[in-house]
Amino acid sequence: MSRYNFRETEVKWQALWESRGSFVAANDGPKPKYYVLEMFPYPSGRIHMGHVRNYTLGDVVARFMRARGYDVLHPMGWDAFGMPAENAAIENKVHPAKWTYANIDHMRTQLKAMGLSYDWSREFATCAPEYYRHEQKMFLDFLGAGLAYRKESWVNWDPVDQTVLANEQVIEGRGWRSGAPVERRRLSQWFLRITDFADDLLESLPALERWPDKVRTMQDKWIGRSEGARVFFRLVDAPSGASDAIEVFTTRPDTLFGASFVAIAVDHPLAALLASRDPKLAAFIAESGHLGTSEAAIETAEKRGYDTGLRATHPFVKGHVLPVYVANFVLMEYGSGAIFGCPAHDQRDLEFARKYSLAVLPVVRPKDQDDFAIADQAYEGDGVLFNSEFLNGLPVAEAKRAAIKRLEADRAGRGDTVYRLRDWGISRQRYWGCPIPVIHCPDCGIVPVPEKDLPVELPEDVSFDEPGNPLDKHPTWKHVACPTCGKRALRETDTFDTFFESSWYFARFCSPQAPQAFSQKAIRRWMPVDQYIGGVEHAVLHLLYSRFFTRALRRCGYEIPAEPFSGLLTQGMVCHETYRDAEGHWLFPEEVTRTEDGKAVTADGGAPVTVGRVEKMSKSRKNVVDPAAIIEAYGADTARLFMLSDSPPERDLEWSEAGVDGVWRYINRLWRLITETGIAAQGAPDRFSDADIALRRTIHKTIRAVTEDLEKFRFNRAVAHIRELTNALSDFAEKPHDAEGAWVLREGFEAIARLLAPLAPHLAEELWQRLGHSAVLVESPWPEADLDLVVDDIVTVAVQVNGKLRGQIELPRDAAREDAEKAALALPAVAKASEGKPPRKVIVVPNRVVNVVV
RNA sequence: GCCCGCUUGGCGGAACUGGUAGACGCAACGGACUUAAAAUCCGUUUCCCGCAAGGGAGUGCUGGUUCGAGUCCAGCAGCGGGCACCA
Repeated sequence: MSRYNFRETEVKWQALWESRGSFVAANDGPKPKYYVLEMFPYPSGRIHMGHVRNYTLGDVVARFMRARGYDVLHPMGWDAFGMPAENAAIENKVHPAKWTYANIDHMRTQLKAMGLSYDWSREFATCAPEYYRHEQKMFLDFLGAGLAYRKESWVNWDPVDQTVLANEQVIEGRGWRSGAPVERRRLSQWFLRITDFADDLLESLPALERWPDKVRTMQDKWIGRSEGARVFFRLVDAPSGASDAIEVFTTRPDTLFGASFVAIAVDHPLAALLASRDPKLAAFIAESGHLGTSEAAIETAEKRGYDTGLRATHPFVKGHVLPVYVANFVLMEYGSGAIFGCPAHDQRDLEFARKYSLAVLPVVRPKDQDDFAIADQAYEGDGVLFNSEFLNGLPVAEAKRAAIKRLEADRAGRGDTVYRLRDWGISRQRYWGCPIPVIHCPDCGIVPVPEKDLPVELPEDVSFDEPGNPLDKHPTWKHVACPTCGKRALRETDTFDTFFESSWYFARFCSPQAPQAFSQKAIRRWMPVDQYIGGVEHAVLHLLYSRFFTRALRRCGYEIPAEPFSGLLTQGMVCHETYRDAEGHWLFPEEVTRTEDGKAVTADGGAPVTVGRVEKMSKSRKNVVDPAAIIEAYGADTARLFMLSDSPPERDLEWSEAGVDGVWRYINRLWRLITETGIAAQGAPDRFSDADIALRRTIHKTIRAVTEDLEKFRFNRAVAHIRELTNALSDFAEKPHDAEGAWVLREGFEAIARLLAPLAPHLAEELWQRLGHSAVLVESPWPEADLDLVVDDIVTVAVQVNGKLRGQIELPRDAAREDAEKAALALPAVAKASEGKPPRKVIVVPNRVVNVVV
């Protein structure tokens, strides 16, 4: 029995595609363009199953669109800066660049073995000076436009590794690598003014129609716009050195008459000032500072306040003064770091008021409810104002407007909008990143590196022997002359956050060799990305940064669309069962085997194994399967087809050995069917038997169905449809058939090869060639379904009595209602189910159903 | 706590805009071939009653709309995700 030889076949076609330049994107030409992009990988060393899934999905789209007549841009590159390279340098004494480029070489080989249709001539790595020089220029442009600035701020500081960590790199309060508790430190850092674009980023979201709602909602929430008012509470006896009023942000200016206290954050400037004269307050602040920032700590933290003794005057009520507290639940980072408390209409304020015996005055009551009082639940809903002088009788929304109007008239406040979004801190105390191109001069201050001196390249001779930033410890690199005055000055030794590189790489792919960041012609030709594919974990980070970056670049005069990605597909994770031995240590799947009765045991000793949940493949849980081993054992097409088969792309996929075996068996079944059914090419027959026509209908219906499935990224259904057709062809081939039948069979085989081309491209090419074609399938157009064959002449119509299925009838397509009704009523099953009662009504849905109502 | 999504056989999943639920596959079981095994092929497989013909129930739960509901509406439960002392 012959077997499909994927080893020879896959390399053969890969070599042929490459030699023909089949995937090189045409920068001009009459065809419409289509830019499909998968999130490029960090070169960690080897590709993992998540990559295989991601790149398979993208490749199907690329190959399908190419067959449908588009000029497709489908590039691949490397997100090559990042901490793992430095960690490798520390652990293995290998230079980050060497480690990174070796990984790239290995991963490129792995990707090529998958038969992915990339235009490799556009490949680049972001750690190359030819790449990062352009983002240094962009940074200088941002600086010039006021979009980049330096400020002191709180950061996560790892005291062992001596570096700032990103929020994602802090796990349960500890550095992900060192395990040391992370400290908060105030450091001077570079920021990008993403908040400048908060409104645009938010308001453009609804127009991203081909983005998942989930991602748009996440960005919406992340930006977190709140509309309300700033209110000034004047201090009765402002201490010297303090401003004479506390500025408060509120979304409920309508409830101002219910205010009973003002609270400021522990790190509010006024709190610091007061603490310098009040040791008890200082102690309170110090104690509050020790509260963790973890979720659990916040959840259980008691809401506590310290009465400063200061009093603030109510903006509307003359002579009414409110106590000023320092409170541990007020955030300095949000709004103005101060609130007013309205206990009747805010649950947290209510709890605070009860604790410190403050007044609870309701000012909003539900409509038509006169006897309204607050017990232990604040009323946060809509209603009508009372106890509120000029606001009395107004509904909440109107009262808000009226309150703001009065505040503005009295110069006691103004309408305002605040955002949850913070400016993007981009400084990292790391070596393996893009140097920030500025120089600190003792006389001139911060001086941008002149453009002619770009790129600022990383020095190669660095030591990782001691912790800290190797750039800062380098003997000479940072010592330079000030470009302005020529005096001794210091280079910035921080590097960019690696999200900087990935915020514009999609644009660089359009013209990767351009002397400037990108050529306008290439941008006009290819941008925006028509279909972007990647993991949902970037829903906010990378996808928001990129949307910001294009906008910032436009403000600096670059020509690029504001929205970089017009379509987005977020793929699910690749998961696997987890295993532990008796001691609770994780085991790799290959260390586990099943006994005959299905029990999991260790492969070497037969010791019992606990099978855990199906979880995302991760090294720490060892529930990983190496794609290289799968491709070696089954070939790329099997791996690809498995990735596409069972689960829809956006859902999680459980990797199973049995499923892979199933795909491999299918490939061989198909291989034998087509190569062992001897059918020579011949002219089309004039007439067909009924069986022939039935098969032809199946063939053309499949072509149409698969086309629709691929258009809508329903790859699992496309595979199912192709397998159904395979089964139909197999059944037909087993029965005796004449020359006409052989012709139809051949038509079916060709359809399978062509439909399979985007999914399992090597197998498809080989089958196509075996069917006698010399043209390369990858350069052939997509098959068209014969519409006459897609529509049935005879349809099966369901017959129901009172909505219950009682039988079926065969009718000519689009038969008259009366005929359908007559045929349905003639069924014995209908008479039986009606129990002799005459029909009260008959509903006929043409070509679908007849429902007899009795 | 708030917001969003999901819930269909033993499992992954199909089911067009409300119209024959369970396509396709995995697993399991039975059989053929074989000295045997692997591979391959054929068959069964939502559950219940029945030898069968056939009948009944069934898409998380409770109701509703409709000739007809997996699909629409209301309420509830469970699971997953996002955000979280956000004023």
